[in-house]
Amino acid sequence: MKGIRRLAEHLDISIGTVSRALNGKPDVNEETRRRVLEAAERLGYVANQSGRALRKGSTGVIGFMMQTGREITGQGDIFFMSVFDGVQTVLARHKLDLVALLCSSEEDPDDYLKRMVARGFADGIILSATRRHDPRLELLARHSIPFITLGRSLTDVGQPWIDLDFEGMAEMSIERLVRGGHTRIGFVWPHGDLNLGYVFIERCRMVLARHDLTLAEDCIFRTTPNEAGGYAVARQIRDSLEPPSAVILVNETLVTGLYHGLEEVGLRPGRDLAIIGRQSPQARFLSPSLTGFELSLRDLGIALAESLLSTMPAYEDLYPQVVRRKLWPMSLVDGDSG
Amino acid sequence: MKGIRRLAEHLDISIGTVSRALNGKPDVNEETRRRVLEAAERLGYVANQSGRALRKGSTGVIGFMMQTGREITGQGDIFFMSVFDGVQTVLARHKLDLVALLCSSEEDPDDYLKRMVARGFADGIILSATRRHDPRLELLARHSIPFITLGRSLTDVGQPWIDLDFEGMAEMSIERLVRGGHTRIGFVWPHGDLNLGYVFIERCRMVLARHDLTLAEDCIFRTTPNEAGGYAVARQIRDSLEPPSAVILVNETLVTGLYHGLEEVGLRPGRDLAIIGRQSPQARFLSPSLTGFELSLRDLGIALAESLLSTMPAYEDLYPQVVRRKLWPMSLVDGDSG
DNA sequence: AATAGGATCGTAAACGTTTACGGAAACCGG
DNA sequence: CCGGTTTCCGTAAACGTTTACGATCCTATT
Repeated sequence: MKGIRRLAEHLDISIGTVSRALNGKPDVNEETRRRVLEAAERLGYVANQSGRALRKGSTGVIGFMMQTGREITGQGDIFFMSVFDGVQTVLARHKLDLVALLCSSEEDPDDYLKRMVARGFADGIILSATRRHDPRLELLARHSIPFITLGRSLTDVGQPWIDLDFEGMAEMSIERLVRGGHTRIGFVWPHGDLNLGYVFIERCRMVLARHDLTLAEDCIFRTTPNEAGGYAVARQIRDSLEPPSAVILVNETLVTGLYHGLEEVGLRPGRDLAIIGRQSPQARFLSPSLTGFELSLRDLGIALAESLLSTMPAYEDLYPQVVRRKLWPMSLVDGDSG
Repeated sequence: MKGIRRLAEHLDISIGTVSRALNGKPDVNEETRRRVLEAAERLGYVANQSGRALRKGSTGVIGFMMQTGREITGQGDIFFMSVFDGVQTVLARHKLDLVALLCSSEEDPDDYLKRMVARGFADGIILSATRRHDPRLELLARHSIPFITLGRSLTDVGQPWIDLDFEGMAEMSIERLVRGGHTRIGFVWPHGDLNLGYVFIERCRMVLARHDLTLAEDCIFRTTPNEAGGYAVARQIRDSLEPPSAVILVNETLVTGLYHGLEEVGLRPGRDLAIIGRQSPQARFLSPSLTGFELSLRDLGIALAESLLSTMPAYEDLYPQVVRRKLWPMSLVDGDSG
């Protein structure tokens, strides 16, 4: 005898009552509920996931889909770890668990998600690394699975999203650089089809136009969003016929590589090349110190979770006032690099 | 009508046959199997996770337990991402999926795992961040759930493990430093109860003793395993009455902070203080270049997965020759820091 | 032609839980 | 003392699979 039956037998109570007691249903005597809870605790009983999910149609888990191998996302462990922590503080209030759905770099993300959805793995899903056109959104909408994206996409199915305020970043960076006398500004754009690159560069073009400046095509440096990619950019800048006097990094992962590369080619950040990027635990210890945008990852996680819950029928009344779509603010921290 | 019933109805075949066809069972005509497979593909049918798990008693997922919030694990950046990728290449061969079981920093890891186990979430589990005494191992053994640990523990229930060769690291580092004339060597030991710190320091003591040296207590710098922790160590060293002439970092996450801190207090790595640490994508771009140990994280992941599968009844015959316990080799890459 | 045996498929039970439904007891006001 | 309400609990069906078992048909052998 296993599971709830064992518990029921042990208490000499029907399994129905045990289940009701554990799930906080009203139709049960407070005394027996106490007994059940106590016995469950003592015997270490936890309802079997599969049985419960099969019957209820919900699993009690929220999935955070991410791709392993960072060439793609441009984010490392720490980024997600901090976001996770925020998400979990919210989910814990509702006895929901967060698991990371790990899509191998060898598998197509769309196929992967399709499989997870069909399996009925999670009640709600958080998508990261949204691409410019992202079929995953349509898939989830078709199956009417509650989800939120960390990042925008041209594919819009009315889902909530939270995205870093790249527009604001573009505005502030360029205004600052133009004020500083820069007229030829470079941009580091990660390889791949992530939407954030487009959003960022588009707004940059707008802001430059306001100052009668244009964005030179050969000042757009496409590279892999990691240290090696930043390193490569330094070479590209050196070899450039008309090198930019400033460069903006939309990613946070490649600044250390860029610094090192620049040192090798004899360019000093802040003196020979202005740099504006994103703050991160690693960037804190660069020298010269980085001028870059910072944000609270943990709060971002909290907002993600609350927004997701507000779209789930079972919780939506608990989070009525939540803004469903939000540009997450970043603040510029002055440094010596630009 | 949903799920397998819909598929069966659509094909005018019983659900039993459909299931057998999909699962590769022998008792099915090749022609009908082809039809079933084709229809399943076309309709996008994937067996429901809960139903299948409930019946089979196995879920087809492997869980990688990790704690969110990096203060604890001391791994940064892409450590886990890379390991995951290796694990997945092996699991994919057996149609197993990898998910990360994310234990919030606010929850006790033992309780968390207990919950996941009772729920029957995963067929096999990979534990990371093993503590010196780790009740999780006993828990999994008690429930006879196949698992492997990334890291050792004094708690030994006969499970397989793979751990970085910290003994080798201790041997090589210290021999090298002693040969270089260092007699007062410092160690950075991350806070917490992770076993690796003990293993490392123990072996260090042994090696030093061979050279008639001792490890001074005030040369053990305990700190948080992140950039800020490394930064703090620099101050500690400066304020030390008898500062070490060399320092070894068992973690990879704090070297950038240490470098920066040293610069601020006017100590140059390699000249004023020898440093031996661990290589990482960030460390690649330090200056002076880091002398440190590197390893293949992806291969480590592959080994983890194979070793885990070798302990799972359903797969053990496929991986008969796998070594169940292994010290993962690291190789020393010369740099200018020590 | 009868029978054995293999190939193929349908039927139904089982996995562990939740929950709609109904029944028994207790209680209450008249 | 009785009808009606409330409180509490047991029964059984349902969720979507997998699989043991048995039924049917066909082939081959005697």
